[in-house]
Amino acid sequence: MSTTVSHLIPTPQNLLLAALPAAEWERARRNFKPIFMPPGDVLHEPAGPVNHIFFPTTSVLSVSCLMTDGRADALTLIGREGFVSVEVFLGGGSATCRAVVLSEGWGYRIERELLGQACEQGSSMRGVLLRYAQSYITQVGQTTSCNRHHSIVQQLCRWLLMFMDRHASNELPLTHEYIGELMGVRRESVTEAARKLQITGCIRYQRGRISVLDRTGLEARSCECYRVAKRETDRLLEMSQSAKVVVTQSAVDRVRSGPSEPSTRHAASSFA
Amino acid sequence: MSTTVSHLIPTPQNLLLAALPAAEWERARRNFKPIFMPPGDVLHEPAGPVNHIFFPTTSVLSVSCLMTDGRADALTLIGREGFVSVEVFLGGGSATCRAVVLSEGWGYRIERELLGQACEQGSSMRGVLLRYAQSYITQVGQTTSCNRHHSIVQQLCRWLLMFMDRHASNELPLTHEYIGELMGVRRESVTEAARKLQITGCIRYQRGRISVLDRTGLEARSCECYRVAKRETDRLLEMSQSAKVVVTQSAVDRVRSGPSEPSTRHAASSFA
DNA sequence: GTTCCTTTGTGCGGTCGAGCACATAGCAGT
DNA sequence: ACTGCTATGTGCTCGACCGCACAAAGGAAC
Repeated sequence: MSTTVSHLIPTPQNLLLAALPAAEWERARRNFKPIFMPPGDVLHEPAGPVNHIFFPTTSVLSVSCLMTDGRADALTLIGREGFVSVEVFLGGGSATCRAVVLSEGWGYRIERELLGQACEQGSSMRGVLLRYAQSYITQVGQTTSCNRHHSIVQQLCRWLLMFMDRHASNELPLTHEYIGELMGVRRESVTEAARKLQITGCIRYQRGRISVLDRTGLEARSCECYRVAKRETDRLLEMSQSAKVVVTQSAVDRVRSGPSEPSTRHAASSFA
Repeated sequence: MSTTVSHLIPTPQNLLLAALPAAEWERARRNFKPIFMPPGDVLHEPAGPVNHIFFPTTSVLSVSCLMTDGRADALTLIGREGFVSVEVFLGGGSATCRAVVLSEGWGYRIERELLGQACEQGSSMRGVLLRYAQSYITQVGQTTSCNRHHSIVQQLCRWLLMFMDRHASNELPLTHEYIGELMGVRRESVTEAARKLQITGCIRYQRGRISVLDRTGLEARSCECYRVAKRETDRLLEMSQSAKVVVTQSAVDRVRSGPSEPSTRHAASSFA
């Protein structure tokens, strides 16, 4: 019977939504529309108002700051551990950066207004999303220091690791050109850094595909920024997940749906 | 009579708190303790839990990301238009950065728990603070790109302008050494950049004091980052202030305290 | 005035990454 | 096989900034 119920109320693969008490997700889910996001799709631009919030499940998004001279560089990546746009969610109605689909895949889309209502009605939604907002700030802040202090090789390691955490695979569909755009550096600099990592055996790449062979090696060569951001993201996600258990205990009589399983599977130490 | 009441209920000089409806501030204010913050005081560190939130009125704070090698660089500055720590307010209980008093002055301090309660009870508090959180994210994000792409002179202009906006004076109490720490660059690089700005007549400096002589010149020499962050901060602050007017209208019969005056005085175009 | 400390001035070699130019190599379509 | 496009390899020059060393100048304490 437990399996039957959990089949009727599928746990969303977005870790934030999965951290909600089952009853709360059940109430809110009808406003979350599953959508497929093709690569390159722009979810929001600096200019106009934004009316939707996106929760990736299998897709990976990037958030970039655009300069007037056409340059850009990414602030962070977003996968199933987060959503875009944090800025819009916080209430301003628009953001000053651009969110793009980096790696195609699925996710949920919800209208901003409806998400606000879900925060009012549910007991956990707002807390979970705000904790992610904190994690987002930490990531962006760490990128700030990283851009100032660390070498391109170190930063490349960091971005590859961040991508891996969000893309459940060692095969990353990225050209050097695109990585350069993300990192805000020349394509040639990426090529050179990637070649170094290939020589040391950390990665292997060919025409738009990078395979990570030695994740530990990447971690060793990346700067502390990766670890700091990751640890904080994990910590906050774990807080949300334990909150779920607490809340669920009080509602467990009404909805007996074995909700503890996903929160153990998506252990905080690796959100990918 | 109007003046009498507004004397009994002094409008706080922190712009976020000033944007609250008078009645809401009146209810919440007993938990906001005025405190003096001496220069160099550390309000929170990466490590331990943080139990207080600070709303500057005349002080100016900096938030910095610390590296393990001892280096640091600032993510943004915070004056009467904001508070620290946004990260802690969002619910994680701690932050990964350090907040320091850059320029001594006054502010309010409130316990994290009590601020949370004020958000539950009041109609405007949460919205106002979350909009500032958005503004904070925008500022940090802009710093990220700035660190990557812009020259030290451009960045110096930006930090001086940001400081001016938050410090109601043209006299900035800053040594080159300290600016270097903020910007994450060598002291000598700051000296050189400052000398250029002095030659062009934008600033004048001597032993720990920088006088801004030509603000327009600084703006012209700064990168777009300053303008982008400022415009967004102003926009969000203005949103909060207009919200105040709306809410206040409905409560205006009970609390007749002429609350529209401060929101015009602190016009959105310049929060200093 | 003298002493001491902090702040600012200046020069020099070294390194990283930018910007540019062009070569080579996969891969698709015909 | 040929064409054309995209992705990657490589080699320059140049400028910005770093790290270091040391000099000079302003201020405070005595």
